[in-house]
Amino acid sequence: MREEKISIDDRLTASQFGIKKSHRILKRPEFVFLSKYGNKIQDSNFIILYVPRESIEGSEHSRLGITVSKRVGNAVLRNRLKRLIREYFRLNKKGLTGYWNLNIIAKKTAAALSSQEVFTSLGMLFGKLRR
RNA sequence: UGGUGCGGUCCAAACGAUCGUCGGGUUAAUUUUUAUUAAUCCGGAGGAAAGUCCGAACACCGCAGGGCAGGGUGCUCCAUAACCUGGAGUCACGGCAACGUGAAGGAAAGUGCAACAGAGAGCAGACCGCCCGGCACUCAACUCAGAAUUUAUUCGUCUGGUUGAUUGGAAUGACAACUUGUGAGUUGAGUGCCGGGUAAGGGUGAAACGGUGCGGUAAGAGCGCACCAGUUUCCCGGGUGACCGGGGAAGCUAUGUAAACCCCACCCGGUGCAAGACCAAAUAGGGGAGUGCUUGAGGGCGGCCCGUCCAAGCUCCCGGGUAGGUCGCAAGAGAUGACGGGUAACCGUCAUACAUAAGAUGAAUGAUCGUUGUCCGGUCCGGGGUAACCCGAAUCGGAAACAGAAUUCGGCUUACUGGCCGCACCGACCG
RNA sequence: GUCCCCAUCGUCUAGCCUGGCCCAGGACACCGGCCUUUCACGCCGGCGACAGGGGUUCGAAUCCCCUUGGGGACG
Repeated sequence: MREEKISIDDRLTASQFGIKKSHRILKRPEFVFLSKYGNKIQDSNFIILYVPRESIEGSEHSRLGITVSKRVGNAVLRNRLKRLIREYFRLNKKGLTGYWNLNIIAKKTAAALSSQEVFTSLGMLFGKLRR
C-alpha cells in the first residue's frame, strides 16, 4: 500500500545529473493514472510503468516515481532500493530518447540484489524502453 | 592460571576525490507579493530511532459534587511531572559462592475448585492392620460327678466299649466298676462372621488434620510431659517502615488455590498530532437578495380574465467544506561541566554552548573509486618454550551486526558487532 | 504514524470465558487393508496440530507476561 517515489525535472542547463523535486512524481493521482493507462515492461526484479511525456504537456524532462511496497523488506532495505534506483535514473536519464513519466516498482526479489546487480537490471530495462 | 558473577563506558570503521539529496543563513537574478533558480557557508539518524508494552506533556470533546459499573496497581521506605519505572532495604526460593529470581496484601469474611489414584480430599476417612465383645467352626490341654442347703432333703449324674452282679423263660434294659471320647464343659490358640474402639503402622497422592522421644492404654490418640516447628495474642528492645531479636500466655490445628470469583487499600473521564487551528480550487449542493419584463417556461387559488403566490432559469452575495497548502513542529520535566547534599535513584546552585544546529511528508544523509586500520581462517618467515602454545611480521581469502527520526519526553521489552575499564566469587598450582 | 484483533493436524474447524475425563475431537485430503474383473462409491484401520519462550498452579491448548507472524480501522 505504502509506496515512495521521487520525480525529476530537468532543465539540463546547469546540472545534468541532479534531480529536482519537480522531476519526480509525488502525487497519488499521478501514480493511479500510470497504473491505469501506462505501458509496462518488466524483468524478474523490477516493473516499469511509463507514459510518453509529449502526450501530456510540453515539458522537456522525464519524471520519475518509485514504488517499493512493504512486502519487499524493512525500512532500511526499502530506503536503500529507492536510493539506488534514484541514483541510476539520475546518471542515465540522458540516455533516454524522448521524455517519459516513469514508475519503477521493485519486486520482492530485488531485496537480495547488490548495487551492481540493481544497476545492470535497470540498464537492461532502460535499453528496452529505448526501443 | 582456569572457570564464573556484576557494573560502567566508547565506537557503530576512518580519510580523500567525483557526482548527488533535505533544512537553514548570506548574496545575486526574475518577480507586485508569495515564490523559483543559482552561488557559497553551516547543519543533517539510533542505542536501540524498533515493538507500541506502560507513564506523561500537549490538543480537542465531556464534566457541580458524590457513588455504581469497568479497568489497573499490590512487602517497606525513598526518588520522580508521572508510571506496570528506578534506588536502597525486608522476606521467600535457587546457587559451594560472588550473585540471581519473585504480580510478595487478605485463605480464622463468604463462594467455588482439587482430575486420576486412594479406605478417606476438607469441621475427612476404617481397606489391610491393631484392640475389645458376641456367635460359629477347628486344634491342643485339662475335667466329666458332684453340688446346694434346713444335715436331711432337693437337684443333677453325657456317648461308646468291657466286665460283674441282679431280675427274668430270655439281657441288648436298669444298677455298679473300669475304660473311652465321635459328647459336654473349661482354658488357650487359630479361622470366619457380626458389633464396637483406634489414626501408631501399610499402601495412594501434588497435598492425608504438627515432628521426635518418653509416659500412658485393651489397642491407641496432644491423652499427659519434654524439646522443636507453626498460629493467635501480650510485653520488652532495635528500626521512619516492611521486619528483626528476646520473654510470657492461650488453644491443640488451622490444606492448597485469589496470574478462580472475591474482600481490602490506592489510582484511572474519553480520544489521540490522521489530536487540533487556519487558508482554500474545481464540481455538486445549501441560504439570502434581485430579476423573472414588452415576444409571458411551468404550477397552485379560479369556469375564464385580472390579480396574487410558488417556482425553473439568469445575476450578485454569504456560510459550511473536499483536493491541496500553512501552522502545530523543534529552547527544554533539555544537554555539558564544576561545586554541594544523599549509601543510591536523584536533587540543588552556578557556568557554558545551542549562527533558534535533523525536521522530512510517495518522505532527506546516498552512489562510485582509491588508501589505511580492525577481526577470523589458510600458508610462510623470525623469536621464545621440552611440548601444547604464545608474540611479531608478510601474503591470500573472508567478515564488519541489529537496524532509518515521523508531535515530544521518561521508562520497559526485544534485536545485535567490536573494544576498553573496574569490582567480586570459586577451584588448582607456586612462593 | 496512531489504534485494534487473531494464531489448534496438509485444509476448514471444535475445545479456551468456567484449568484435569485432551499424548486434544470432527470433516475433507493422504497412506494401508477389505469389497469389485478394475476404478469410483462404501466399510475398517493408520498418519497427522495447540506459533515460540518464560511465569502462576500438584497440573496449562485453556490463566498472566514477552516475542514472532498474519489481518484490520483511521486522511
